[in-house]
Amino acid sequence: MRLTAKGRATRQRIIEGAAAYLRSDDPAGVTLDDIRAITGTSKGQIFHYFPDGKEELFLAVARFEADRVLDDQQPHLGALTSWAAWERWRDSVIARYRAQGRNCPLGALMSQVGSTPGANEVVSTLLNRWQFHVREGIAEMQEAGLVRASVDADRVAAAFIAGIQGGVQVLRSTGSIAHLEASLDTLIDHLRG
Amino acid sequence: MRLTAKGRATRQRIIEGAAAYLRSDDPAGVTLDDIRAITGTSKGQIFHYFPDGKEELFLAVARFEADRVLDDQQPHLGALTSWAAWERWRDSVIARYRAQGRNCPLGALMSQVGSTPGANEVVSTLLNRWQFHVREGIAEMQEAGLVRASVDADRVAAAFIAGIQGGVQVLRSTGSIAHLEASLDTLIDHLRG
DNA sequence: CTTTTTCTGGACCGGCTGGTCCACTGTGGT
DNA sequence: ACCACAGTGGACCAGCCGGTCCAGAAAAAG
Repeated sequence: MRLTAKGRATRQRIIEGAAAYLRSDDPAGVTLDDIRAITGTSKGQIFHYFPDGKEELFLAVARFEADRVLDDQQPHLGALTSWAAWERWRDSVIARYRAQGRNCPLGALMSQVGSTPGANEVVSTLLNRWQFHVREGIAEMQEAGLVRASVDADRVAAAFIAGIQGGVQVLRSTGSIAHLEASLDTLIDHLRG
Repeated sequence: MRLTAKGRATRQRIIEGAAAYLRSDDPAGVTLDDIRAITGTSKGQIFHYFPDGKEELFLAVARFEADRVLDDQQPHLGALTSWAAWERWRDSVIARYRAQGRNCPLGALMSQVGSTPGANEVVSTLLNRWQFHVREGIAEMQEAGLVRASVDADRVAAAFIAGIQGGVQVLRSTGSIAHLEASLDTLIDHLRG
């Protein structure tokens, strides 16, 4: 599919409009017609830019949102080289999800598109990159002698990822951010030894 | 609504049949007609026993499954009074979710019924009871002098809940149970100090 | 045995939603 | 000027799915 500048702009408008919609409103039943209305486009355009329809569009939105998740944690996530940096990262994660509240765009997408290979791939990629940064941070702290060498960096990084995911899920269900905080704080405590 | 013995049996058959279906098959798009077919009932019966339709039925199934989640961890979860007991509990959780694999009945229900008050209440109740047992376990370990008193039992219990939830979610997305294991092991390590 | 209530089966409906189709318009290249 | 193709709009369709309704069987009540 060849795209002109105008075409690329429209395609992007659809993705970002859909993402904005998911971030603001109840995402339980997102329909193509909702997105069409919000982005000021037509059915023809949606299927022109996303020939495979709903799934292709939603996966594009999911990838867009997945990038945002990591971007929102930068520059902290990329430089976990001191306890202060870890605290700043912690705060940025809490702040991000507190602002997001109960609406989780990625979660909404995933429950819509189900567990297709494409969806799993988006989530896996995000979690892998996320965990990679945390693991790097732990390893650097160990090299600097700030974290004991007996800590299994990969395992604890996995625990961070799981704790964050679970904390966000609890936030979505109960509206309380306490679990996310507890998870991050406990694991950082664990690193401090 | 008055129920005879036969009626109660049918109602239960619907709930348990639906639960079994969610446990085995891809639960992305569960429809009332699926449940009707599997349980060998008719539309009339479903709406007879669950007048509010889909949501009422699905919440009943969710409550049923939520009870199972805790039951499957007993008797270990109720008596976390030694390190051996904690390990047994850990193993039972891992075993349960390894057996369950990618199909998470409760998760499927929740993504179907959305974030209605009823659904949130079911999840909140489950998580609260779960966390209560873990907190009690930590407190007992502290009283026995096996865990240092400086540990905030409630906070670490919350971290356990978040870690488990996140681990299960990663399992659903990637099929790997590593995150669940990492989370439990890291937090138990943390308790060991 | 009659009456009343519960239980069961399934035909039917209305609306929603993803997806198709086609006509029309813009636009860039030659 | 022309042409080919990208972009746009929206009417239309088919299937699905939650939900309604009613008629008849079974069983409790009297």
